[in-house]
Amino acid sequence: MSQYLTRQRKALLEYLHAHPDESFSARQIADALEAQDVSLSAVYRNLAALETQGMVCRAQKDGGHEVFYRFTQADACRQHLHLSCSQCGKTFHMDVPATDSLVRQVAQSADFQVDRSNTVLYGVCGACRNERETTE
Amino acid sequence: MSQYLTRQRKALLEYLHAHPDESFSARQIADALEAQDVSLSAVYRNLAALETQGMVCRAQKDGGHEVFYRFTQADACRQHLHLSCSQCGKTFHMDVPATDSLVRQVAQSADFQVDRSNTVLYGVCGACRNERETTE
DNA sequence: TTGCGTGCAAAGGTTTTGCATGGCA
DNA sequence: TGCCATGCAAAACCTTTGCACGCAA
Repeated sequence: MSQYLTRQRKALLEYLHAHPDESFSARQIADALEAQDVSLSAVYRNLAALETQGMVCRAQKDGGHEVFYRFTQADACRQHLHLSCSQCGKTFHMDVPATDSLVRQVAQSADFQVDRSNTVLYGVCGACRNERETTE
Repeated sequence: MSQYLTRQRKALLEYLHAHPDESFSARQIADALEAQDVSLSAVYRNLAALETQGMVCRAQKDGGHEVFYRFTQADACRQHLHLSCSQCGKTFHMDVPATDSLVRQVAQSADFQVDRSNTVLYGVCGACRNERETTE
């Protein structure tokens, strides 16, 4: 799979590389790539291929029904957990030692083996929290 | 809101109470309640109302695009994290002390405030893990 | 009786798919 | 040149909504 590097696939990959910490819906990506004439179908098909290869993750944002895609470096992302800020929408990587310790802790206290690559912790990041505190 | 206890709402609530650890799509619930003549619209509308009241949570399963609903006791679920087994589909409640300690740990190591009621850890539960080990 | 909740069908969105065409290697 | 990937449009889904009717209180 994914044998040809087409103009569209290249554009998509470049876009994802340029926004490594954000999540996008397929439509958002297609809109962003409109100037480069990438069809919505192509976006969907390429995202599906990239997902199979482990280069993008899917997740659903807070309340909505839409699916969001997020770029991940295939190997790196298998090792640590992701933290998604529901305020600014950015995704952060929890460092590996902290992830390890957390996974171990859950295994011990709840007899549950966490799948790092599939789990996203939702909440508020430090920056947004500070901002909120100064505003209020 | 939710002033009348209609036949349909009652059937839905009974169904959810009977399956407290599982997640269902709206269609699955509607199918299960077909014998009691509950329309899909009614299921959606009641689930939406229950979600507002904090009695059900939405979440997306592993790879899919469909939204799943899970029954939660309003108050209890605000305090602890949920663990969803991707093998058997059941949802478990992490006990409050363990949840507290985990949330504190993430706050310290990653400067990130986890929203307990919105976060679901995916992985494999103890029972499924044992089963898998004996089979292999 | 009042007005909320329901059923039905239509509308609105997102995602998938078929088929002919175009483009990468 | 082969064959994969694309575009377009249609189809398939899931979810929401409008409207008239029915039912709980």
